[in-house]
Amino acid sequence: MSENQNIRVAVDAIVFGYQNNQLYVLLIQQKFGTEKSYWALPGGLVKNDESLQDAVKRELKEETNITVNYFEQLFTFGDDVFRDPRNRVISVAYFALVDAEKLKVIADTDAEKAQWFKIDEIPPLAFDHTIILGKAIKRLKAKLIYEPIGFDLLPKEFLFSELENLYCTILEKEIDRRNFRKKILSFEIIEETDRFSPVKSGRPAKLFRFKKEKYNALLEKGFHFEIKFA
Amino acid sequence: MSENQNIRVAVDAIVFGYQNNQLYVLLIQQKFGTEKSYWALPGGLVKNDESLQDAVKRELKEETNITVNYFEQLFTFGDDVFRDPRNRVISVAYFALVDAEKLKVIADTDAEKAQWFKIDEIPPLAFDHTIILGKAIKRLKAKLIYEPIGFDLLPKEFLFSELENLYCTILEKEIDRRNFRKKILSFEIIEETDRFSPVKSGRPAKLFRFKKEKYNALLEKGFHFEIKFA
DNA sequence: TTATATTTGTGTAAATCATACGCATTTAAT
DNA sequence: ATTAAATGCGTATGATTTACACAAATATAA
Repeated sequence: MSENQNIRVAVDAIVFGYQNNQLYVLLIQQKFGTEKSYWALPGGLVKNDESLQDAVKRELKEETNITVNYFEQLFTFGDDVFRDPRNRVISVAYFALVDAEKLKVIADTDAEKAQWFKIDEIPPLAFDHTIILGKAIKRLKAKLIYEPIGFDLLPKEFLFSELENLYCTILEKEIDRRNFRKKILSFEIIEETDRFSPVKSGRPAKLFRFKKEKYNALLEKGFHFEIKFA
Repeated sequence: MSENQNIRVAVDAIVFGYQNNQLYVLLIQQKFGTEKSYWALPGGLVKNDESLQDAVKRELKEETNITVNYFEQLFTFGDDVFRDPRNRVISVAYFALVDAEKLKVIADTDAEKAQWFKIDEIPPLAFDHTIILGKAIKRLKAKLIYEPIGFDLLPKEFLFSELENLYCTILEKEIDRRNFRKKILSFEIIEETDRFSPVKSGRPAKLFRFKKEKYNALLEKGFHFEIKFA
């Protein structure tokens, strides 16, 4: 009985990027099978001797040539027995973040195969990938308020206004700029650099850097990151 | 290449129960294989035409004859390729809660096969089940403070002191009884019944009931349950 | 070179929420 | 009747969050 189990194990990645007040998701064009011509999340079958994590990283490398800043397991989709019309396939979905740097690379070099899509311009997706993406967006929104993952979507050095806009954009909320800055600074997990950003107009802004070490140290002591909104 | 994937898919359940200021976990005795004589989480291989959820429910039914109050996917364990020494097996773990009612049933009827263990008296477990259990406990603690899942560990009608002790016990923290009561009541998601509990000594206490409907309605409006501690 | 537009950077008062803490009430047991 | 044990309620203090306005630094246009 256990010998004739016939279920495939796949991994899929939901990779978010952020640039110019826009959230993006990385998709690939399906090449074969019944879902051809649909766009899909990058992913594929796990190899026998490969960890789940390695599988996602490999697929991302193969299909999109990208490495990510942040990475965690999202959910395993396997309740719909026919989610893949060919075979029973369960998929372990991973949630990942990259910064704008990597966002450009793909768009320029490999546009046929992999492409970034604005989050509000997602085409119909293969399989149950629209549901998976929905769950990932929910996770992103939730996580943004209780873990400092926003920094993984930004360049190493960023403006306060960029951080602020990231929160506004992704959470679709208004923030009081002054209270936001005060709150973030109170955590003491970002530091000023001595550099300024090239701006189009207005007063030049300081560049900041996320102090990951400091954050990890605080975590040990029971620190809890949280951004609340009105 | 995809045709020779040889990975089994299993589900495991971490079922928590609570009684007399004690958190319990449901374990079964391994009967076969290399891990015989170890206790293990209830679970087993998924059938080809069965959803993951149905698989856990079936295994729970078969192995422990229990139905749960609360149920959610916890995590999928598949990074250790040799977590099961026999074959490559990935396991989708589910987190579940039952009330004291069900806790008694098993203990009385089927003690050889399935048994409740106090959380601080867990024997060595088969496979990587100690790790899985650890993750489940972490989830339980986290979830208790931002979702009203404590009620799923209590009888339908419960005393305030029981709720309070549940929080103290599981989170291993002191709570100010008066502030706790005030906070919970302010949510307006529990209601007094007209019944009192049989107590050993002291002033008789009102029985309360969790208003799940009300809670769901509030959720829609953006309500956020949260219990903070000093 | 002056005025204007644009964006950054800061401070304070009011309101809300969390915390700390004490005492009266109701029962059972002596 | 007194004591022990547990429930049920209220208030003052401190901490946090919210709301809100104006000065500073630059680029551009007049």
